[in-house]
Amino acid sequence: MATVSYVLNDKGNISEETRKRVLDVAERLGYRPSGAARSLKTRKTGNIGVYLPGFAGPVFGEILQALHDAVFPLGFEIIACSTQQSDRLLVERHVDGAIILNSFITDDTIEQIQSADYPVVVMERIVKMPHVSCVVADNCKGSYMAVKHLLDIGRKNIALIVGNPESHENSQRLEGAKKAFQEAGIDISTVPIVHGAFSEEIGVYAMTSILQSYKDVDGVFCFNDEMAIGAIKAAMRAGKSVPGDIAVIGFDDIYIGSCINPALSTIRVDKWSWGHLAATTLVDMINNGSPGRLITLPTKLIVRQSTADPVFGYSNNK
Amino acid sequence: MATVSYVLNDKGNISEETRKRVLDVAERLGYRPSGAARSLKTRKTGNIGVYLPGFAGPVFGEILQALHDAVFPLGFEIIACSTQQSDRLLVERHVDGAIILNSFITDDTIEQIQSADYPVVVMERIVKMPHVSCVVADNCKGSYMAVKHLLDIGRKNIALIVGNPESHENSQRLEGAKKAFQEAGIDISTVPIVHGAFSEEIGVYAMTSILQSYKDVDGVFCFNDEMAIGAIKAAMRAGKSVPGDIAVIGFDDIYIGSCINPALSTIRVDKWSWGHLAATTLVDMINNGSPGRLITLPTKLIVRQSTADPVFGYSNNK
DNA sequence: ATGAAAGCGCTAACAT
DNA sequence: ATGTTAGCGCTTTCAT
Repeated sequence: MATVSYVLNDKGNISEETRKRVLDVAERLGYRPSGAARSLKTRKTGNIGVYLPGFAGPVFGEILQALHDAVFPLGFEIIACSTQQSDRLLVERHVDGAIILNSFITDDTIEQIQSADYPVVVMERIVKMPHVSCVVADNCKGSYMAVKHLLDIGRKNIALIVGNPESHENSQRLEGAKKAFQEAGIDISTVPIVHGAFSEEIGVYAMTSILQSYKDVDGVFCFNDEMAIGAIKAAMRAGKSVPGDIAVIGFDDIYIGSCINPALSTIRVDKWSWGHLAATTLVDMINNGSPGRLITLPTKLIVRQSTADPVFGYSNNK
Repeated sequence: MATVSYVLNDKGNISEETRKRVLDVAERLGYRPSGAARSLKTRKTGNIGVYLPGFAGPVFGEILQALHDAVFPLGFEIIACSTQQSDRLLVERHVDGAIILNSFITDDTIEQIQSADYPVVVMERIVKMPHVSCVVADNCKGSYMAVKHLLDIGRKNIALIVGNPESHENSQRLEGAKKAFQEAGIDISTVPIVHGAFSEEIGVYAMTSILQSYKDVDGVFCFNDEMAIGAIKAAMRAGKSVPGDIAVIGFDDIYIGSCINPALSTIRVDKWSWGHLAATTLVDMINNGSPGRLITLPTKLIVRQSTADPVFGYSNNK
């Protein structure tokens, strides 16, 4: 028994002869070690769980890939789970640590599960608990830059299309936008704010309603790229030129935004860095018992055609 | 001990009083059941593993979502893993069954692991083993339709940009294309075939080389959409109009293909159906011990602007 | 260099 | 209705 275990794990002193014999028999019997039994005994799995609200969408794949690439050389594997209607997987702890990117998981649940040997990294909000680290984009600053950019290119009547109100990202982005308006001496109560949700469809609806209710709007900041893409489609269908009549800027920098026409200006959150930071932070907590900390990821303004200054920059082929 | 187990699993006869007491104490102690111990004992996990070559890319997210949605109402959860450099997760069997969408996993490995209580569904090739089902798109027929479509709109000099040669999908698509040329009385040896790999970048290179070496090519069939998008970009950068000078068609029907300009014609593989078929097949094997079977998923021609007949259809805004 | 034995946290058959 | 117990497949300490 023990000998077999040693052989299979390259441990202890085993004569070459028995080594061979064990390996042979294992092969012949088609032996496969049981992960469950091993991790029950060792209290380690070598796995890191990532808990998402779903798998679809333009962002998660990229982040998962970044997490995987960061974690694999460190001896861990990524296990991705969709956790909306059940958090069984998160609670049952088939992994050594958790990465959460999912507003469906409550602060309460996180508080319950986080512990010295089940450290957690949260990527989409800020929670303060001893064994939880937060690795979040600087949504406030990013949002500030987006509004400032619209003002800089001379837009006077800017509208906001905001996302799901209960999300932390949304409120941070709102705060940043407000700050930019304030600094420019614009009364926030005069800014049209259309409440939406983070999807392309909603972007279409929101822009349509803006075109109807606020005829003089010449710039729109959408709180994510998917809404922005919907907004551009709606504007063009309504016969407006982008950015000629209306400049549009998004947030996140999803790949598809660079492919559409006009290409979408946006606030970039670098998914590679985001994933790497989250991953290395978690592995550090797992391996060294490091306490939770807060890390903010910088954002960057990416100017493309959808906000190109009509005088100096590209113009839309309307 | 047993009583606690009964309470937590809603089993056996437990007095309301002890039920409460147990739940209370569990709460107070922050008790979380160990998935490892439970599945070691029950030999069930309630989880299904999906093994991908990576998380990035426009296709996997959609398929994972379809798998999840199909499987969740049946009492299972999806666990997604990237399995290129290690198949530890697949072998250690933290799940009740496996879904494989990954050419990095060899037939040998599949043969080793598949068994009555570790059934497998393969989605990207065909293997014949007792406990393995295959749910594959009809790549051959789809490919046939793509070439036939280019011929139908009057293209005389068609080139092929093919993908990774070792993949089963690629060889099936090649076969279908050859059949279409044959039927049209075109000698296959006269058809330019550019060998590539399934990525946008490669599509750019491949189209560039076609434009240099085969000046009279007026139609290109790319073996997936990502290459097709790259090909369109390359053609337009070279001053060609699509579809005016060169019609381009892809394969898979990824979302972004419908957003670009010109919108990409393609062969649709419905990810929802694909995922649902794979998922329900696997659950049937898990629950009922059903033997492996072969299921083929139909494909469908989607005509958009990139192959629109210049006479009757849309024309590109060149 | 190898074998014996305990125990990880749970479930389920059995006894009470 | 509740408690006792064996054992799932492994690792690791200890004895040989």
